[in-house]
Amino acid sequence: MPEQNGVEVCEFLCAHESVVSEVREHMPDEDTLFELAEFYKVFGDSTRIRILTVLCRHEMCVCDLATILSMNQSAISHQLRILKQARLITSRREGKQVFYSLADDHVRHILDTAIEHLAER
Amino acid sequence: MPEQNGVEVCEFLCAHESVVSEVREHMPDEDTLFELAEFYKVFGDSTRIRILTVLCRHEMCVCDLATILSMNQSAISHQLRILKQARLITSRREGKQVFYSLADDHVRHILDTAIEHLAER
DNA sequence: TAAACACATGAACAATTATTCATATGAAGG
DNA sequence: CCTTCATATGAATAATTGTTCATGTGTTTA
Repeated sequence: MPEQNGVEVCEFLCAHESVVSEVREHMPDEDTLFELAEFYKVFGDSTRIRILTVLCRHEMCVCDLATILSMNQSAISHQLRILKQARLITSRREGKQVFYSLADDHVRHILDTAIEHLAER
Repeated sequence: MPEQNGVEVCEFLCAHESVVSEVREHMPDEDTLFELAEFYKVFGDSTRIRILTVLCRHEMCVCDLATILSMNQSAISHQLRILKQARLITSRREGKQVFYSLADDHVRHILDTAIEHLAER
């Protein structure tokens, strides 16, 4: 079997060379695609989706989020950190409490687009 | 400590009751949010993102995808199955080969939206 | 119909990740 | 200051998931 980067590939009878090389030239670089996947990964968890859905309506302190989602405070805090690192949310402190809210309307738009897509099957 | 569904929650001094109940009433049902997360999860893997990126340009047989992405055929097939179950791609058989392509332009749009978002930091 | 080929798939394994538990930080009030 | 409360975080655990390996299915061709 022919190999490529140590990985077995099919006989190149199967490889449509012109298409393959054309696509290879136009591929975005690996880093961009990796970032893209990492970005989506943040949305790919129902706890985080639920948090974002709540924040779509109101800014919210950690404790209230925990109450609404019936989860313990620690779990919420961990997920908030991930959302914040991804710049999807921001926070402001008010005394002992920290209020979280959506970073911008882009996030709303991204959620809406997906909801539409699902609605259309 | 007060409890709710067996999970510890903060004293309700902290819970802003009117906001909490208002948000609770307007939450989409759990199933919808779960589906939404599952949907994003499909995009949240760089192999699948790379496959989709390739299919954005050309329909492609499994073997060529494996060649382009320098991965073995089995790994590609597994990921194609996930993409197909999520209705992001479709396939047609031509003799021994199976050609995969994007299910619709919605997928392109979803990818583009995220790329834009990342570009804006 | 037997062999070769492209692809699919189940099981095992490896890696990633969400949640919990215990504890730390940081602000407010006594 | 010392305590209390809201939140953050490190480590351990449990669950999920991507890749590999071996093999199965379906199609063409000799």
